[in-house]
Amino acid sequence: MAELALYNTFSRKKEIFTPADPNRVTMYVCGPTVYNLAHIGNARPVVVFDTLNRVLRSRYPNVIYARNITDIDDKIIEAARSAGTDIKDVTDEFTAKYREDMGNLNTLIPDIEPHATDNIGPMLDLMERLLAGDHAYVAEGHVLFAVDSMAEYGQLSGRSLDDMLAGARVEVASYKRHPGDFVLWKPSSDDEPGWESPWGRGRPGWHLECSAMIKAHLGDTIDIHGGGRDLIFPHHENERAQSCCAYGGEFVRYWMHNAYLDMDGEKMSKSLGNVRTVRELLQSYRGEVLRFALLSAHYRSELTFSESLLDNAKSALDSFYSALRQVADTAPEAVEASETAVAQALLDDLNTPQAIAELHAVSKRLNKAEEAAIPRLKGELLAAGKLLGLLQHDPVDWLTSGLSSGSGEGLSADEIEGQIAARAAAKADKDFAAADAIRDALASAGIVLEDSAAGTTWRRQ
RNA sequence: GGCUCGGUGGCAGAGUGGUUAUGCAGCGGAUUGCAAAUCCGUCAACGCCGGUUCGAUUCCGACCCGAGCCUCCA
Repeated sequence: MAELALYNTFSRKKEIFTPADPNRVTMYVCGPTVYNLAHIGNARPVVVFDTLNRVLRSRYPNVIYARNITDIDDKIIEAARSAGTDIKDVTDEFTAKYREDMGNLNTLIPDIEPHATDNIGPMLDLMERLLAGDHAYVAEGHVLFAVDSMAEYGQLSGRSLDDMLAGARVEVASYKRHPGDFVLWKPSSDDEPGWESPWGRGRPGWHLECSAMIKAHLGDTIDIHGGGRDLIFPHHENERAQSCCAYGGEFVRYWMHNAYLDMDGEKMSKSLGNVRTVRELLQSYRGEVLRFALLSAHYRSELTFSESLLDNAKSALDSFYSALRQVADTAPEAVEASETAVAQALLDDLNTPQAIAELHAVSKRLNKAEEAAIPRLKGELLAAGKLLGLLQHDPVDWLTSGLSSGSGEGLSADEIEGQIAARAAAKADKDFAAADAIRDALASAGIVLEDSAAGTTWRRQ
């Protein structure tokens, strides 16, 4: 079997992926803090690691993919306060919407979705160990991690404590022994959510949950830990510090981080008003179009997100589905996804642009294939598409149905078929002016006609 | 200021020490009543300056420009 190469943030190079236990491959990806809707930037790691999950599953018999739900955080508290509702209402609502939105991007459901609030026990255990090992201390109701207790702190993000101090631009709380120390546990006031602990009623700091949940659900060492680039520091650096100091041994074998996407060359930010939620985009584009767009750049490169990117993604998918519609009556041959050129491309650190190029190549061969070659090529296109989480819709449905939202459906299929029949009659009478008038009318309603020897097919633009 | 990563044809976006990425757009052709779709062909790129080399977009150095991180932002 060809080897899978992955870029490891820790070593800063591509490495051949060899799981610690080929019969139990483990991957943990940082999930959402559930206090608002996921935007398209949030969706990038979800789609990227979903694709990696698919590749891993095509190679290993047992893959355990965990993605957490962070349901306790100061931003959630704030969101609930300003909405005048309960925290649970906020987290339930946005957890459900997150699952729905990500499902629409055709992502497989993770094997485990641990919630932070269900794992307070493991967090308390983790802190006890850190305190016992002198890696943490208690100050003014807080439990803090002592960064200078770890010689190699900063190794993942490639920065030294001195570097960090040189650039410090944040006020340091007086109870910290070292300015780089971070909070493991903080006290809660009566109107804030909290749990009893040996250090008083409080709640976890940002990084604690992931270390505790990885330990509780996946074990001491995991194969892959993923997330957005911005998480390298401080989040993953601190997770690593917590886990390594509490449990010793190797924590994560391969660290993977995706780059940002930018909106038409600008950073997506609330102040620029260019934040686009997945939910909003799904009003105008099907989830598979968003997924294709997100995969059209390599995950470690910045992706320029724009309307034209989405339009291109839609055209590409339309052409694949058109190729499949042409051969709808031919049964595909069973093709092993791992034997396709698309799989080869993905094995090289998830080179999705190359994989998409290979998809185009297969589609092109299918378009001009002789009868005997069709089953094999169709099978290849479908199997390769599945590895990318694409092309699994019925081609006719894809090309003729409107958006899933149901809005702007326009003409019904029956009406369109009726017009096509009328046009065929006009053409038979050599009344091309009438035939073209029908075609133009349909075109302005967003319906494209395609004539062939076998008859006329249509699709929505 | 510190650390990190980039600058590829009109646009998006891979890759490589010497030979076409790919897609969209453009141009020419086949096909079509005309189109659309499809197919064939075609144009066009590697920030700037040096260095290494028989040869550099690819390696090295300087410079210019851009992006990200530097305590809760994917």
